[in-house]
Amino acid sequence: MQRQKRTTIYDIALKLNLAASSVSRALSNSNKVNAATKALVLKTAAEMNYQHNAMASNLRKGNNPTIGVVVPRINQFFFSNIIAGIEEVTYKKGYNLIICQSNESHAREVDCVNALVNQHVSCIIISIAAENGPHEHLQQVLDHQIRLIQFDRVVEELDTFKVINNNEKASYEAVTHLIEQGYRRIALLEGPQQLDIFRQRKEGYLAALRKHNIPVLEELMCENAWTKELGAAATAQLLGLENPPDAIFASTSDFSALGVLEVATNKGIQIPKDLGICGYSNEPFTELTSPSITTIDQYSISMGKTIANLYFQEMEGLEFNVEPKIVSIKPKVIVRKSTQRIPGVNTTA
Amino acid sequence: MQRQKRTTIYDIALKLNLAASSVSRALSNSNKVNAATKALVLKTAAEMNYQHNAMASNLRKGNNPTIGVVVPRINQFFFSNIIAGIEEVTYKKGYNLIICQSNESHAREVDCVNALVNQHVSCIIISIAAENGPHEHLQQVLDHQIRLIQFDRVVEELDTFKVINNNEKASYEAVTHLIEQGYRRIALLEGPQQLDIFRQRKEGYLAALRKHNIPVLEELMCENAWTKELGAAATAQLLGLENPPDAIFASTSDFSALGVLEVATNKGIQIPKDLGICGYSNEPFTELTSPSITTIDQYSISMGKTIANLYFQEMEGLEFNVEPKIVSIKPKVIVRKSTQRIPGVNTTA
DNA sequence: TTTTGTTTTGCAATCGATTGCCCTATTTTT
DNA sequence: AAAAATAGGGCAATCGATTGCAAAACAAAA
Repeated sequence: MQRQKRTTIYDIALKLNLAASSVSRALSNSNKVNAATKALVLKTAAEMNYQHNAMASNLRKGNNPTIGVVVPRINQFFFSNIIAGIEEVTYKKGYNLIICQSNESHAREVDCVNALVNQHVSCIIISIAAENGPHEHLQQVLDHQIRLIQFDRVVEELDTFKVINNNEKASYEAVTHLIEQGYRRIALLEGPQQLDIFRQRKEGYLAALRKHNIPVLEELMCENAWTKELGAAATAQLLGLENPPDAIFASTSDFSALGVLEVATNKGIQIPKDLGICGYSNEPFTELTSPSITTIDQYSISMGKTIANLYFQEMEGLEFNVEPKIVSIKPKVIVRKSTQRIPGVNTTA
Repeated sequence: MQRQKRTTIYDIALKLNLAASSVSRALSNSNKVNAATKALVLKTAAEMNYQHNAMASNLRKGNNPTIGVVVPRINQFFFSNIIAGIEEVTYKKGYNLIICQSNESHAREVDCVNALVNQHVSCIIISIAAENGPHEHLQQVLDHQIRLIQFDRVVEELDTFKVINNNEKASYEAVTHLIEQGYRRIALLEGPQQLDIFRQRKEGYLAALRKHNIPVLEELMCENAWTKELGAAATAQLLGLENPPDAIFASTSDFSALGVLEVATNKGIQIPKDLGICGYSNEPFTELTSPSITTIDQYSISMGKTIANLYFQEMEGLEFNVEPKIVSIKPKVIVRKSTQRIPGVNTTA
């Protein structure tokens, strides 16, 4: 199996009757080595099929140009876009990316974070799992001098970089748009309230209603309706009310909005005439449904880039804290057919 | 900045007046160490906030429990599912996953592969970029005793594990389904023919036509129609023919099929009555369009799991070659409204 | 009590690359 | 021609964990 050991700088040194240190310098293009020697080493290295050993190098240099990313689910459009954005930047800097998914499980998130700390990565980028749990593992990261950047779903009390969407504002604008379209009984599908992002979205909803003097009705707010199925169930319930809503804001996700759409369509309800629907995330499918779904775009790829750049800025800049620690990206309401009942009126700039 | 260096086994050894080797043994739960000592070391390690240094350990042990994955695009549904599937398996085995995207560029693919070789990963899993180029970098991987698993888009001539879809068969079945639905002038949107998968899909198309004695017409085959835009352009051209097709098989992707759908719908063509449309990949949106699009599911998550398991099987099994080297997964035709003009007839088992 | 056997622990080399320091040539300066 | 500067290269320690071998400590058997 193990036919031949890998070539090391010692092998090259031996062959060329040089010291390993010179080989090392030649390979790293140091100017303390004669140009001719350098060329010779490079040529020989290629011939001998030499490959730099990053483990040894990183160990000696005491740093590992690798960034760890922990997300709830790799194959969710939002997260895979974030990762793609991050990769775009780290690739150019010659950094590696280690990816883990928590599957929304707190225990697994802890595992992943610990594995990354063991790897001595330079930075950990995380969006926390929905499942509740203590945050010691994140504190650990900081204790080990590893940069920590939180995004989207963040732990407020930890003093780290945070890249988030201005959920409240986005939510506020979406609901305002609904109001401008003449909707008055606007229901809210909420996500798990232990996650900031969902609390913020609720805040935005409430603020918009208050601002326009529309009463806030408990019966129109449904907790934990954040999958297609739960969204459908909540919709069935809402539409069965004595006084059903005339619009539903699925603040949790577009999947949830999809559930709403299906239930409403099956009941023969006209959209957007009798019911307005607004989702969240701008999943690709939202422009393909009939009618297409109004939603909120989070600029996920560019958000990923922003996150990665934040790390490199701090690295390359003066050694002290870059301010501000929180980058808030304002998402954009994408108005589509599912809420446009007054042609021509369009709240987005 | 660098407040304190990280705790090492030497620090622990010093504190407990032990040898580093004993600490190492205690931490790795070796049975050559007294239970009491072991407990003491573990306790002290925790107190001192010790974290195992994977770089040093891997260097010494000469192996790196990490798998590298190179895909064209991380944020494509098929690939992000593959990755999710792989991660599911590797996580359980305590392996790390390094992810790279080639962005369909050959040069970048070479870069990524080299970086992974430098990291001395145990295995590289790759689906090659569409852009053409030599395969020395992959040969290199093998020369360095690193396992190589190719999937989906593979280089035939390299003797590695390959996990592929039976594209020809799937394509054959899809076209057969179209024929059974009464379509006779079936157009084909092809992908870049330097990639096997697209050649195979074309083969399946041709085989199905021949089998049913349907003439193969050059004018109905469009090269390089593998994005939504290119699919739309090809469709515009096809529908402008004197004798236009009555079905279009977008063998390249569902995005391409989406382009077909849009152009056809805009022209007021009835689907599936006047034009059948079939895509490839079972992207989530295909069931949401109107009409929903018939497509081919590739079992991407389970494919990812298969790939990862292949590596571990070989690792854990007897040291010699596991046969067969090629795993072929038969995709499934998902019949939806875009091709169902004869209710009740349904080719899929 | 002596011998043999078994645990438990320590010593020191090792993995491969990097780097501070020192030593020769060679070149430049005066 | 002597002194100073510079280029080129070697020596050896280092990063942190692992492991074969040897030593010491203790228990069991003769």
